[in-house]
Amino acid sequence: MNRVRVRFAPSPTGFLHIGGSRTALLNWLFARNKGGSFVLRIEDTDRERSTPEYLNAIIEDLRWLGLDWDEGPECGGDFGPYLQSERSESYAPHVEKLLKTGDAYHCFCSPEELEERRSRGQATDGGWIYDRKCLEFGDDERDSLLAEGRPSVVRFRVPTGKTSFDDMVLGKIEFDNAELDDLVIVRQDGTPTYNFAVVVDDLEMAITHVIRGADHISNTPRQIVIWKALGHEPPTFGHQPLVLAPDKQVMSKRRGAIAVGEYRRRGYVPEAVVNYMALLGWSYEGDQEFFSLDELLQNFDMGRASKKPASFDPNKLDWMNAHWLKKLDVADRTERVIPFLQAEGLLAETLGPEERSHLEQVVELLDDRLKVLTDIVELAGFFLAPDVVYDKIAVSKVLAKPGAEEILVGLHKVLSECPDFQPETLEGAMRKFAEDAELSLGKVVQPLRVALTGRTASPGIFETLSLLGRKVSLARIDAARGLTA
RNA sequence: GGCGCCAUCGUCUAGCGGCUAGGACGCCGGCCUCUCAAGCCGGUAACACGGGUUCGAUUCCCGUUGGCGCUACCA
Repeated sequence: MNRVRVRFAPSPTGFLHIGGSRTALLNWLFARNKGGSFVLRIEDTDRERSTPEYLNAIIEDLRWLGLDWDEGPECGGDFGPYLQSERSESYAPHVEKLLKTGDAYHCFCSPEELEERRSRGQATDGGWIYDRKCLEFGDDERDSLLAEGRPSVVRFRVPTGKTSFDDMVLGKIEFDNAELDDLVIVRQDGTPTYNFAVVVDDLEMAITHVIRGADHISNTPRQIVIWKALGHEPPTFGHQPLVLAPDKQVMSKRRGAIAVGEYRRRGYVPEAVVNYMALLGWSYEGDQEFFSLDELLQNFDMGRASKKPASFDPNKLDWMNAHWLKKLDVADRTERVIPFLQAEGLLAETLGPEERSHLEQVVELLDDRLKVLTDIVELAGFFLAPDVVYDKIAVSKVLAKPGAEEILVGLHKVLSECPDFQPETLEGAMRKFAEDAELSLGKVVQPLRVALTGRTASPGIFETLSLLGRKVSLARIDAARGLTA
């Protein structure tokens, strides 16, 4: 049995979105699980649309997800180059071979002629495949046309019969070759087309398993016939159902597809994104839903992959992200939250040990209230900014109510007189205050909460008070008195 | 139009001839409680349709419908 070699072959004509990264993940899992190699090949033959920016973004996103590859454009390998645009010389010998065996032929039909025959064909009986007009030419005729410089393409001559393959996820799939066009494998400008380049690249890179999106199912028989004409057994194919956007539309660059990098910027952690993608179209025996990359590696089994296109559910991703955030220890969570606070100017570019430890206390107090890392800005702003931003509704619902003023005045006194500012001490003092005033604790707490945080929701009030400290707390109570009725 | 793939709660799914059709997200209600989260408990909600096969179909076969993909000198 040959050593497993798989590849992820994106074209740098856009950002990596959930669908593409899921394909990458599946390939990675398969390779790692089998102890094989994972190759990153960049299909950048579409010079018009490919850009180095997209290439860099794709590499960055894959790394962020935690996927690594053994061979690729930036790290090299024994089967390079890994940029398809640099492999141009490897296609010609194969074309020659096919031309010699008669499995390919020159076609002089112009795009305009073809277009005309195609539309006429479609008008009469729906479909149209190339009519093999140029197959009629004798050798001499063809050579003279070539000699006089008539523009031509090379077409692959699809054999008769049926082509079938055993798909790793879909099972047996069969096509009648009569449905297949004599596809162009070399363009007028001499460059290879996708279906041909893929075969040659996969062949030369010794790829054993092709795991890709279901949008390639119809390409598979075309590629298989080329593999065979080239004298090789095709690799094993596995087609993953497409990922649909929440509205059931296919994820695409213009319709709802969010780049992986965008998830990073929105405060999702890679653990959650990976876990969610794995669950999209795959399930584990039993009810386990949480998987680290390593656990996926141990348990992933292509046989349990769903055949049905899955639609992406942002709610579940949020839930999953919150879960992974909860699992992180405080130091780690703090670390990840820092860039988001810095971006908002709530934190200096460099942190001293004291600032860091203060931030850790804030993060610890916030506990599991973060759904995405960016929530930190809203939730911790009042701890980090000098001034409180008062929420209008909170003020009108709580501070502007009768009695609020008296409570704040009373609390100011109680807090001034507390022997220390530990949560337990504060709780005792405030409970006593409430009791004496014949008020429920809640009635007392809410005005204080709004005074301190500007909002009606926050972590526990005693811990918040304690972390804010006496000086700040009292100052904020004073400031809030200006907002009471 | 042709060819191909697919079809269980709104969504992700378990199921591989006999189940009160299970779980998860969301949603609703409750508990907890100083608020908000979290947590716990409970509820809501599905086998697309029609034929077969079978003692018995969500499950197997065929058809219909629907969704999606491909149908380029794009990848």
